[in-house]
Amino acid sequence: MICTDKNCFSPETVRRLAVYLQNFERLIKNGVDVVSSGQISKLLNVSPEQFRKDLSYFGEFGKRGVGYQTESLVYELKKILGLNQAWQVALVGVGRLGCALLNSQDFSELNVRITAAFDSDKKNIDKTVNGIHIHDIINFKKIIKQKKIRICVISVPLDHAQAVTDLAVESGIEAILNFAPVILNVPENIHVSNMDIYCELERLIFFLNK
Amino acid sequence: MICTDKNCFSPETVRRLAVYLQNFERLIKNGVDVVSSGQISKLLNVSPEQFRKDLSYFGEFGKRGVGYQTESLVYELKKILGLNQAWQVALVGVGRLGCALLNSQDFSELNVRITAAFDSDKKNIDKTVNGIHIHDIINFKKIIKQKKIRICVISVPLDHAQAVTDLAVESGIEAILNFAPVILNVPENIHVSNMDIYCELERLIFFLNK
DNA sequence: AACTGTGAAGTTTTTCACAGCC
DNA sequence: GGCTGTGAAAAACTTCACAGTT
Repeated sequence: MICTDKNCFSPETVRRLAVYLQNFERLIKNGVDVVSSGQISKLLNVSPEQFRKDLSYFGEFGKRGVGYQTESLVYELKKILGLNQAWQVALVGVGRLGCALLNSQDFSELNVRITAAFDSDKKNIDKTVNGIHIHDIINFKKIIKQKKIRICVISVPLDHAQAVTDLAVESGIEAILNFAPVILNVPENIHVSNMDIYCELERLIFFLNK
Repeated sequence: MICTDKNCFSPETVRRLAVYLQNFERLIKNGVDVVSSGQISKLLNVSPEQFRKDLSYFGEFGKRGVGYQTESLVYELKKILGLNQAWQVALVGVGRLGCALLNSQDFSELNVRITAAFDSDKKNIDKTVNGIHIHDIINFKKIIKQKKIRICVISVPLDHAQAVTDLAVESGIEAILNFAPVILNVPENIHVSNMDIYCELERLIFFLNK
């Protein structure tokens, strides 16, 4: 549970807010000006009450009898999520997955961007992927401090994930997006999000089995 | 909430079971024979009661006064998750991410494996990645039926994700792991799991902002 | 003594239902 | 009439606390 001065809300609310933002941005691109919570509900598989309540923790953004204006809701969602400023992200491990992540970046979208990559393999160091320079991991702390980066993506092999995490924490990183299939050991003030493909597949298989 | 004939449990329980399995397999590799819920708790950031209760929905796997035998728990977890049989997975979209996923497969682990890949780009079709043949997407339905594949990974660009999903559903696919940043529209008997890197990063940023 | 398994209690999250506004 | 915002009720999920086993 997350509490501000005014309200308490579920961590799931935050996850959904990011989905709302993404989809409202697309609605704008598709020329949609106004949507109701009922329409959103069908689009995103979230109940209309859930959508309204998620937003209500942060203010009153809709118009009764009308719905939500897409443009202004995107503005508000960005403000809520902290995306009205630019965020730099570091990435460690420029293997196939790391490379795919570096290349997935769309430079028209400026809010969140991987701006520094690191590897330990001489073959990769000082190369450039999608305009991003790959540094020697030895210089991690120095560059993180210099660029004041607070978020790090870890896409190294399993065996190195904890060592990289320790280095990241020591360097002042506060949030980690981890692709290695392991639960990282971190101090409790550090936020970790795990993306584990095989766990997700296994979860799906469980549901197929009944 | 998921109910069997005996019990009802949270969908989160299933997600955690996959994490337990992964970590118990590593414990075995490290030569650990027996662990208590308290030790697991420290390792995985799950309360000991949570761990015990998650397992209790499926049987009694521990020994009072002792703990859990790693070997036998792995066996039980595989049985619970349905991993005591082989599962074939299809993948659509052999771009950088798709390629990384195909290459990430460890052939010593046999339970879940991507055995068919699909693309629409002539450049990729009939090539082989990590021993997996890339088929023309035109033959998707035929091959899925032939191989009796029930699970599909979608790693195509945003604009094609819904069309691929429709094709998958029409072909009899029952579970989808989706990497495209969009909520897919599917019939309600189809299971979808979304892995959205930018949503996760935005979630982390929210927490950094307070 | 140490640790599991589990009803019951407590907490969190979602849904309901309706007042309030366009 | 249609849709939002929100307390109150319901449902879901986690933790407690302790009986039971080795």
